Amino acid sequence: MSPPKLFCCPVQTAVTRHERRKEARPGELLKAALELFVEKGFAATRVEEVAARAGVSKGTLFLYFPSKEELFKAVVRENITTHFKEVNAEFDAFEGTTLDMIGFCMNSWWDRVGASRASGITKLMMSEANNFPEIAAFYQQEVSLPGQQLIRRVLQRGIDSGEFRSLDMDYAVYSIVAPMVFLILSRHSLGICVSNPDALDPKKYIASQLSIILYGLRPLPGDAVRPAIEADR
Amino acid sequence: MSPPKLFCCPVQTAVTRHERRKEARPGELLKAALELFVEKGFAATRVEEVAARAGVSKGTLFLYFPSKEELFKAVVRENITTHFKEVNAEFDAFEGTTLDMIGFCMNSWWDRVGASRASGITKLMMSEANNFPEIAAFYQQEVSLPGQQLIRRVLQRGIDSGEFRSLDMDYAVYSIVAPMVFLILSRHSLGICVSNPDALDPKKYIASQLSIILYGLRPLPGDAVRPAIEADR
Amino acid sequence: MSPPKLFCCPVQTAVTRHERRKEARPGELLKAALELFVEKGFAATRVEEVAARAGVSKGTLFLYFPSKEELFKAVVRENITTHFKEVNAEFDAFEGTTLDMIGFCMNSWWDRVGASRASGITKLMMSEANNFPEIAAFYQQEVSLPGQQLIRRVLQRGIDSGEFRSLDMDYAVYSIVAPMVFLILSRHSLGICVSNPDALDPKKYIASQLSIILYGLRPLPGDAVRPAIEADR
Amino acid sequence: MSPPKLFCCPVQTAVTRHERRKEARPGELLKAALELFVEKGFAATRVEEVAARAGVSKGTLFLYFPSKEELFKAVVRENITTHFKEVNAEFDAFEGTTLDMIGFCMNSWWDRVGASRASGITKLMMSEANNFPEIAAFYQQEVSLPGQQLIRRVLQRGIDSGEFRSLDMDYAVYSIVAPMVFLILSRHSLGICVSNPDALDPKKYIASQLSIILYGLRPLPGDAVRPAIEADR
DNA sequence: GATGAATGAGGATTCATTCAT
DNA sequence: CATGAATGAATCCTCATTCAT
Repeated sequence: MSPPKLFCCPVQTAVTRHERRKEARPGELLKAALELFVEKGFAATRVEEVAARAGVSKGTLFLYFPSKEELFKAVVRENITTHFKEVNAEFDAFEGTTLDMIGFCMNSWWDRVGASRASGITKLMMSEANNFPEIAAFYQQEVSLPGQQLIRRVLQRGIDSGEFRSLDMDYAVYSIVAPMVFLILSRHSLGICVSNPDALDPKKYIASQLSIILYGLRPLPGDAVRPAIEADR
Repeated sequence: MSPPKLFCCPVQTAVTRHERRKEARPGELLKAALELFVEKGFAATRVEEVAARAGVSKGTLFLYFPSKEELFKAVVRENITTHFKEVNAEFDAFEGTTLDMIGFCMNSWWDRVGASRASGITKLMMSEANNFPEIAAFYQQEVSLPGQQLIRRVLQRGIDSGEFRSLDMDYAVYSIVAPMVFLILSRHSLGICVSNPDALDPKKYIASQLSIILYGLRPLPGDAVRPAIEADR
Repeated sequence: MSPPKLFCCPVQTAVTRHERRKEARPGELLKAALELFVEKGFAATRVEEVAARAGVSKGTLFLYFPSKEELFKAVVRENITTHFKEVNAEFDAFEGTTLDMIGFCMNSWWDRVGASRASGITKLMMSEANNFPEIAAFYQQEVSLPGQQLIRRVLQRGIDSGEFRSLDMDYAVYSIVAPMVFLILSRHSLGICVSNPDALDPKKYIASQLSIILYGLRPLPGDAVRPAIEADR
Repeated sequence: MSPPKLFCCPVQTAVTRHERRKEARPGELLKAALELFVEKGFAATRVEEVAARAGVSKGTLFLYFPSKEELFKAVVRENITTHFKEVNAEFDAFEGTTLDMIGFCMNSWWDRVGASRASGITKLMMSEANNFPEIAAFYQQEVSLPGQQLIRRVLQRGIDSGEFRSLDMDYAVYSIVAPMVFLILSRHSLGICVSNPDALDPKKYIASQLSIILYGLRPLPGDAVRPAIEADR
């Protein structure tokens, strides 16, 4: 029941010398830029606003970022949290049920990424992908693809263990991805698709989605192998 | 004495080319604007581009819409309330199982809305909601809320008929909404969260999601037994 | 005491064939244009407004006037009322005192010109002279100069008759011109130099100015010739 | 240790060139704007012209004035209340005859206001009053009204001292105001009402007007005898 | 390094003018 | 003749970017 080793290693200290130089750049600027880009979009955000929110002058911003576009790219890079290597590694060592694993992963992901400021990147990508194809490709390579591959492995593990039925993996991944993306967007777009966004409790939302998805992923009644989940009880 | 039969036949088409064009203008402009706003965002779209795509000059656009912002609002209004009435009406007349109904609804919705140009509005709202709070509120009232109420009715129907188990409706609706929103966004944002967007077949996606969700919504076996994931951690 | 022959001849019928053709042009347009130009200035007046006020379409205006600038010139030409030839002619035949003549002239001028719509031309010239040098020169040649020459003759008549003292004519003319120009402007510029423009009664204003000017023009007490005005009483 | 006396002397002038320019900007812009607005009118003046005449770029103008309209208002405000206090103060301290006083006032006013750039404001008001009602009302309150009240006081002083006869003050003020307004306008509108504006010597003009007005304001000889022109016609 | 004044290319909007009907 | 839809040059204004201090 206690949170296992997953996500446990010191991710913050894994920065290269190059990364550290970036961090020496006023993180306030990147933080302010992320907030404003997420809130208003790239084009509608003025660099002066970013500078002001970071507490520096407009000129200073250009001392650290050669252009608004580079600032945008830096924001994306800075906030793309790619735990995937470590997660993958530790995933192999995980020893609980896949059901537990998925539940823990989603909640943990929410606490570390979804609820954080960095989750705005997803909304940002959604909005600006067409204007920044390179960045979009980068995001897809660094985030979407590894994320989906991880989910695939998790689902495959469940299938192999008999917890889940056989699935067309190319589509099944989205049953995990879609709810999480939706949760993030509901947070960053004034909940345009949510009747009362403030009333939506992320933890309850996750629990609800899990209860449906995981139950829905189980082997069908007529299948040869009975799902482990029922055997456990 | 007056020139007879010769021009008499198609009375309705007796409008001049001038007039016919005038009537077509707003629609052409709204179509072009929707495309560009969805593609590039509101701020990054130049009115001149919209006009050019509609085949008219900059000035002509302002003949029909007093400002870029009003054009945006008109785009949203134009595409917002298009298909809802039909879906609601069909729902009341539907006589099959709720499982069938949901499948029918999702596929029908995709054909009518999701695959159409109008689905761009959802992406637009996601991106620009913060810049157009009034429009966002309007969208929520006119689209999100009715849509969710429809889904609630469907789910309730399934619960009443014993097809589904008892659910916290405030969260269960999203198990339907999230996949559909995700599908739309994957179409309009270069599939930023989808590894290979062109390979994603909407109908297969819907089928996959349905197979999981609908199975996951069923009553729990034994009635009293509940999966661990719903238990408090 | 009854108004003499002055201004009596049928001025209206003295139009040439060319003038008549101009008059055939919608006088409504010229009337509307004068009003709007005077009210808002040339640049701030839109041709569409002029057309609308004249009850025609924008295109029709250009049927009669090749450009906005030509419309302006036509407005000025149309409203420059040059009675000067006749006035000069009849002036020679006038047989009353010069004091009577000036008083009658100013009141008559007010009734015929100052109070009419045409007086707006003076304000228009004041405002737009720098933007329309040719028109300004035209106005000066056709209106200012003849007007001043007439006033000079009148003043000279008064000097010759002993009613007025000897004057530097180059400056004395303005004692007549200035009050009249001021009266017109107070009417057309929201009385910017008048505390309560509505309370200013033109006839009382003229009487007041006359009482001061005419009295002030008399020969000085020590002069050899005593003024006729006192001899008459 | 710190570099001593060398740059110590002119402490106030220790402002950088940058800062000194910044402080000068608004004044330079207002000067250029006044000139151009007076010359061409508000609408016909382009902000770029104003900026160019002030020796800066378009963008710089908007650094100091949020809009062309606010620039206009600032121009008026800047030039409106400049000289009135002085004139009022001097008036209270004056000890000669009222005749002398009026002569002194008019000449002094001409030197301080009429001949200065600020006199353009009067022409500007005349031309643009209808387009800027608030400004016009402000001008009337701050300039016209105080100016007329001052003239009333002077005239009343002359009546009380027996230098002038009894007058209807509401109209008599204009015998002073009209010539001065006319003089200003002759300067700023290419002397549209003046045959040869360059030949008009302001001081001679003032002397001429004074000689007529002041003589005309004197008590009537015999006290009971009044000129015919005041009698009802 | 930091600042903020200055710049000017870019984009929204207006409106005189044209022209097909 | 009259209309009014269409045009695009002209103009206000914004804001990313530069650079002297």
